[in-house]
Amino acid sequence: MPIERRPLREQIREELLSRLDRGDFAAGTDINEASLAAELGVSRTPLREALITLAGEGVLESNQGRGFRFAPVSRKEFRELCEIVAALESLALDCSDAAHLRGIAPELLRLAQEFPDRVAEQQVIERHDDEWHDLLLSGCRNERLLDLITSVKAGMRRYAHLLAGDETPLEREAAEHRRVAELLVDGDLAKASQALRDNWVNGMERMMSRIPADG
Amino acid sequence: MPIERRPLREQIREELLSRLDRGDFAAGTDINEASLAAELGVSRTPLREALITLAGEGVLESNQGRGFRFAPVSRKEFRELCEIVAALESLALDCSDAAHLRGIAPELLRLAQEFPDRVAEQQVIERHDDEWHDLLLSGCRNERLLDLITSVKAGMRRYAHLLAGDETPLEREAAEHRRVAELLVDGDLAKASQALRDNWVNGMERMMSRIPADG
DNA sequence: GTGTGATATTTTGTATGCAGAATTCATAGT
DNA sequence: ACTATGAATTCTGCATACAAAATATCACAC
Repeated sequence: MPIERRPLREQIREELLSRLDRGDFAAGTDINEASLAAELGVSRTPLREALITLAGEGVLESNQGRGFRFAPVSRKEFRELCEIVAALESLALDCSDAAHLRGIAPELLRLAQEFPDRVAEQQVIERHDDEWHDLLLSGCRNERLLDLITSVKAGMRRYAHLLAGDETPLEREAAEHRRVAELLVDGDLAKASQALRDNWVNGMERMMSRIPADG
Repeated sequence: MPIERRPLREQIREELLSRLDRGDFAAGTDINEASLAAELGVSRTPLREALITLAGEGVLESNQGRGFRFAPVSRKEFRELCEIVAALESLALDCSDAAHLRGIAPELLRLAQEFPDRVAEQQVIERHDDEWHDLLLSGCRNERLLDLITSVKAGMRRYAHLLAGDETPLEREAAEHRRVAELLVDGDLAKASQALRDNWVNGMERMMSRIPADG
């Protein structure tokens, strides 16, 4: 088996993102490079490289002389991010191979149907949701677009843990996923694309009340 | 006057991008960190930070142990980037304040009309084009989207110098800008948005022949 | 008690140092 | 001549060191 050989900065980035998913970091808090580097068991250099990458993705902010901090959350920004991802995923669907979409449509439907059945912890649900979207876009031939979507979604991870606790939205999320899948089974790409956009817009509305009001 | 105080990595990033516009770097060539740092008069640390940022924007590629290199150009990638920017700018227009758009429409028209008059060097033309698009999107209330557009366009700068030499495309570009501006003067946002998308698609087609065929 | 200014401490931003991987070059064998 | 092998070199990736900026501490005047 090929042993793992990739830059520390990437591993650090992923570790920080997964901690963000777990809600370990409060939005708006400063990062102390020395202590975080010590905690991760690495030096400040690759840590700073990871922080710079995350800042480029909008997860962090940087101020001259003041270092990095987790970007504060706001309803305005969340709305903006949802609008962007809705447009990008919709475009990705339009760029996808129609035959491939028909092929995966049943699997998408199956995944959407078993969605709310499992009473699982938050992180499992989120992973499930991500997998559904990943599979949906797996036929997109625009590689740059897929990278961009991944990057923008990283910026949304700050909002993930705010969803914890309430199950109601998930049922509607699953219903919307079913709707998209059914349209793909029918081969109606245009309507599926529209349903996907609606899914993001509705998901955004559902989240709004959970985000602290903008300052 | 406020003296300039911002991280070296940002200044380095901009310097590298402007050199890229001038065609100083051939696509696909490796970067030697030590010599480039010496040439810029900085150490490798902030240079590497800039390189990592640029890699995140798709300007550079990085391979473990092999450092950074300018990402090779390809028709496929250029098409992908144009599709993305077309969707993003179109979305930005949809997010814009209608009143503001009506306000700037005459200025956009004026700029588009004087476009091909000046027989100027390539870089002036490009700046002019960028300014037009910037003004067009100046009323967009989605700040994250504007940042994202800037970032994606940075990734397109590798293709800028390929445009040099031929003036024919510019006339058509100007005509399409006029079309967008006229539709905005009329207040027909939907059609303007569509015309903007068409502008990117057509611009893409015009560039295609100038990009080496994909390997 | 509050504000102000000098000083000490912390923390970032940048430079330098070092180990190991990748590449190059030379040499030997066929 | 061509390939293979190994030493020498170059370069990256990461760690450490240092200087300057920012922040905290404290004394003191009001």
